[in-house]
Amino acid sequence: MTDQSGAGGAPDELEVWCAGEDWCPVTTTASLICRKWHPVIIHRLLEHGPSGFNELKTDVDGISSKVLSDSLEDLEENQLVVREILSEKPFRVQYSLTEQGRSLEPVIVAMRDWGLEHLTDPTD
Amino acid sequence: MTDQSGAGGAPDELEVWCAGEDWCPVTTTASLICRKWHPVIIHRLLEHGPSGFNELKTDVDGISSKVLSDSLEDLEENQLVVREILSEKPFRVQYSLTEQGRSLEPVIVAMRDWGLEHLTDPTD
DNA sequence: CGGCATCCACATGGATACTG
DNA sequence: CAGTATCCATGTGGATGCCG
Repeated sequence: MTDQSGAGGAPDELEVWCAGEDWCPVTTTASLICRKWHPVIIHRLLEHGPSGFNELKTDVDGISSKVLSDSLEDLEENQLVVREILSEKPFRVQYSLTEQGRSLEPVIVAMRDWGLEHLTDPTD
Repeated sequence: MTDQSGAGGAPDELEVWCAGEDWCPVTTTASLICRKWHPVIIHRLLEHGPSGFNELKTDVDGISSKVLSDSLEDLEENQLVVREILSEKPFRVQYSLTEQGRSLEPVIVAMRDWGLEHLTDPTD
């Protein structure tokens, strides 16, 4: 990783490596995972491991076939998810995270933890 | 925080506290910050501290007045950002993060770090 | 089981212009 | 400086039904 901002440090503190630059890692990351169901889908794949379509649909809970299909396609295009055909006869596929996708775990966990600490379950 | 899933552990590991439940912290957190410019706005406020409207607009870089205005309004409604009027004569306002908003730092940092590690600056 | 086809509604974002 | 007012294009999601 080239250090173009000249800050010279590890990327774990907030610095001005973004404002005024053409490229921003926050923006770009957001463009990949900030869609209604994306974080949840990734979370479920982290949690359950490889899943079939309807399995995932059940786990995500509340998503329609179309939207799940669209979302998975988008995640696949961005190489966060891979789709594999397990069998043709009883038609079965399997969705799983790529290395890239799995590496998002800290982000998803951060979101989850924040939610657990700062939001309340309305059904409580 | 009640532990309804019965896992009994700290919330820093992935567990099945979500699938099948009515409420999901990932989904809820996502609904607050997953919009095109929200993560960047929060990031800029973390980085620069309290900012004026045009200051923020410059820092975010690429956003239109309308969208920035809309986004800030949304963040305000969700109590992540506060707007204060500094002066009327030369009209000045100041946007800053609430405690809630500041507490999102781990999430934003996680997104930033992921972007730095896994994405490439197209202008390189 | 694992979708796709359709159609629709609304959310979101963008460009431009104008104002107190 | 800090927005608002329009208007418009597209994104995104949702419901329903059908298919191999």
